[in-house]
Amino acid sequence: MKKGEKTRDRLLKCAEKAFSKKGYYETQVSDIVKLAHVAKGTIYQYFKNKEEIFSTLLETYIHAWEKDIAIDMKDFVGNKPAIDYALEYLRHRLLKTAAFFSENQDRTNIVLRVGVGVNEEFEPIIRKFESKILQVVVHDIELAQRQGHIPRSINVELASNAVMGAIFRLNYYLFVINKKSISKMNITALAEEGVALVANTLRMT
Amino acid sequence: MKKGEKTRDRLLKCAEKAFSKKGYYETQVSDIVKLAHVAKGTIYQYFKNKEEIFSTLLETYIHAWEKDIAIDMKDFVGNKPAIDYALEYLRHRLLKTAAFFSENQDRTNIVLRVGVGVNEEFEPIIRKFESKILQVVVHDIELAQRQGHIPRSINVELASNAVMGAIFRLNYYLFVINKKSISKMNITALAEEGVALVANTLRMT
Amino acid sequence: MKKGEKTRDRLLKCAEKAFSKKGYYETQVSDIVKLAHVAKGTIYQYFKNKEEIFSTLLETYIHAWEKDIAIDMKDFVGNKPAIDYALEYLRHRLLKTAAFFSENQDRTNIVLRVGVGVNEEFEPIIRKFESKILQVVVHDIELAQRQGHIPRSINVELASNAVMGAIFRLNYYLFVINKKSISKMNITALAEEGVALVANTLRMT
Amino acid sequence: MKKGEKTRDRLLKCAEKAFSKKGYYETQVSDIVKLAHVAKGTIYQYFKNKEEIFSTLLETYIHAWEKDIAIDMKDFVGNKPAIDYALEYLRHRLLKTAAFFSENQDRTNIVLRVGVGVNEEFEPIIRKFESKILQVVVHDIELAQRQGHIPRSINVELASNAVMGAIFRLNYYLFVINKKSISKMNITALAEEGVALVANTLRMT
DNA sequence: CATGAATGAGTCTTCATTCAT
DNA sequence: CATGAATGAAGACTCATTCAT
Repeated sequence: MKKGEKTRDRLLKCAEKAFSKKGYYETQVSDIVKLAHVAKGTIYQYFKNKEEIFSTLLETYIHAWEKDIAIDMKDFVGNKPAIDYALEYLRHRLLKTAAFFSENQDRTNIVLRVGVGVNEEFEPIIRKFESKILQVVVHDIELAQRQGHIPRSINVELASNAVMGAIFRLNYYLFVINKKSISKMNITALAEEGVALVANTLRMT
Repeated sequence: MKKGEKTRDRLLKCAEKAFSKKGYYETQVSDIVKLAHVAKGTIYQYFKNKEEIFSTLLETYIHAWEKDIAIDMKDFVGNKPAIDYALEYLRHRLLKTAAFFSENQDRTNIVLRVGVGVNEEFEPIIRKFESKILQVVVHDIELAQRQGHIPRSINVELASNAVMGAIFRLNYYLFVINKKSISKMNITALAEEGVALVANTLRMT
Repeated sequence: MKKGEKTRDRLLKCAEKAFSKKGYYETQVSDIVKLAHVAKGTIYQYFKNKEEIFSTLLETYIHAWEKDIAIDMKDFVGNKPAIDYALEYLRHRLLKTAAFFSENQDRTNIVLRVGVGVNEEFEPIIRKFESKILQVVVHDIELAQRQGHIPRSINVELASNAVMGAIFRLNYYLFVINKKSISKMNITALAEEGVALVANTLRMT
Repeated sequence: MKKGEKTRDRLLKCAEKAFSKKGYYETQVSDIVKLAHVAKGTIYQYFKNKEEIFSTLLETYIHAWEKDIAIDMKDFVGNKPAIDYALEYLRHRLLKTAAFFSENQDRTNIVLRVGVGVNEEFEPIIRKFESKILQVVVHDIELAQRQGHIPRSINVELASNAVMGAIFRLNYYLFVINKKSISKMNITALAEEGVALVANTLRMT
């Protein structure tokens, strides 16, 4: 890793910390450079402006989340009954999402809180994040409906939003409001509770 | 209504519009006064500073919501089976909340979006709003548990957050993202769908 | 005394208090009207603007001082030796000046402190006050020189300024810095000390 | 001297000029930066705010004056009669003070005029300056009393204030009101007159 | 005469960004 | 690559003054 790349990385880490603590608007570029122990000018060697620092973070998060929750089909082969696969599928998604949000509190705070209140200039990217997540939920629900695990009577549009809202709020509540760091085991237990709630909501059978 | 009071009201109306459109930080005091057709100084006759304008709005919202969703017990007497009351109770809450959020798009946007991203100085009041809502949900779930309509096995802490997240997201999706104004009839229908989802989530019987 | 005149007087009294406490620039017109329990607009019925309130006060002070220190020749007839008259003359001036400054602390503070730091717009009137006082001192010294009580070798220009500086500082020290209110008897004693100091300075014989 | 330091110095010089001309309150930050040919923001790199610019100046003045009037004992050895030393001592103080005030008219104006009329926020520092000067005078008088050059009957508290008032007023009169710049020789002559006046006042023998 | 709501020019201060070193 | 002094547009807020009631 070259020196420049290291500096850029440190700047992003510090920006994450700063944005998480004070939000986008109340974070000053000087806060970030102070945390990173570099001079004011340096940050502009790596980012066009403050906005780009923030959107770079958001992009990073999308990619990280996508990678984290991706389904590796190898994990789902065998001869269990289909409903079990559907549930495990859901379990996998929620567990990975919980892991994602519990892993880095600052990131969670930015995604679930700071990002929400930011103005239109970030809309596209925020919206992109949201709609990616929503797509995953919609896709999963429709798949389960085709396989008969979720009744056709469920309104996908509303249900997917409800599920997404529930998941986000749960993660936000657990990892931002209750700042207690939660052990890995507990996360599994919590995710299981989440699975139950979502399964209820969608009347999975 | 005195002249001064009228001006103050107009300023709050215009502040609502402005904050909704551009968020707290990107809204300038001059945007508000321009909308209200008053001079810069006028706004400072009624509010100490920009912050107070915003928090006044938030306070107003809390009161309005509390008033709107309050249960009038007269509406719930009769000799229907108990579960029907529990469901009607829930229906009432969701309908009123949906009405609240559909009634005023700017207000909804501020509560569900702008308010979330604002820095710590507003934390107390935002948190107050959130916890009021959460309390109502928790209270309702516990009541239903005591009456046997919701299984004791439901974890109230998690379930209440899940329900709240689902409700907020649904309202946000319907009334802010999909800006279509929705007829009163439709709101009733939508609320009914919401009732079904929440009832599922909580395994109401 | 008509109602209007009473209001005007009250405004001046309150302005005096306010200017004394916070100086000219940091006193706001609203401070004065609040003290006087009248509405903002009322003060502009009596004074063109803030500046005029202040200069009105200063003018009042000049007149009051002039009246107070005036020599009534009747008090100085008799057949004492000439030097005694010269000293009594001086004593009279200092006593009256001390009485003037001790009588009203706010006024003293304005004359000796607030007025000094005020910008050019008040220069003329401040200068007028100073030069009136200086003239009196110069006049008295020259008179005493002609009568042989003060040596011709004393440089009037310098000596008069020195005496005026000494007197002002003494009064400022006694009545503004040491805010103890001083009894009438003590004022006489203090004035006597002042007389001695000034007599020394001017080598009166 | 680094670039930054040079800028800071230039800003202080220009602030001195501006404050002297228009007083503290009527001087705008923009006046200072215009004089210094820097942008608005630059001044805030060196000073927290307008107030700090002014108090920095005052602090500077105290130090400069202290340094200037300090007695170097080497200058006072020899076998002259004691009274001569006492007088030379006094002469030294007055000469240095006169030199201090004549050296820089803006500074003099700020100390003797602008500073006096400024509000409480500067009180401590103004008072500090005054009391330092007063202490020197008191100290010198008491020393001379112990050595028998000034009668014990002189009231030190009053006399020191009188002397200080006289000295300040003389300097103010000579260097601020009479703006004529005065040659070095003349300053010595003037100081000599001041010495005589003060010696009279204190009845030095 | 008295009121107090409204005015808006004027000031301080902030902060993202640039650029010469 | 790194620095940090300099920039200046922009924004919040103040306050003397006016004027319709």
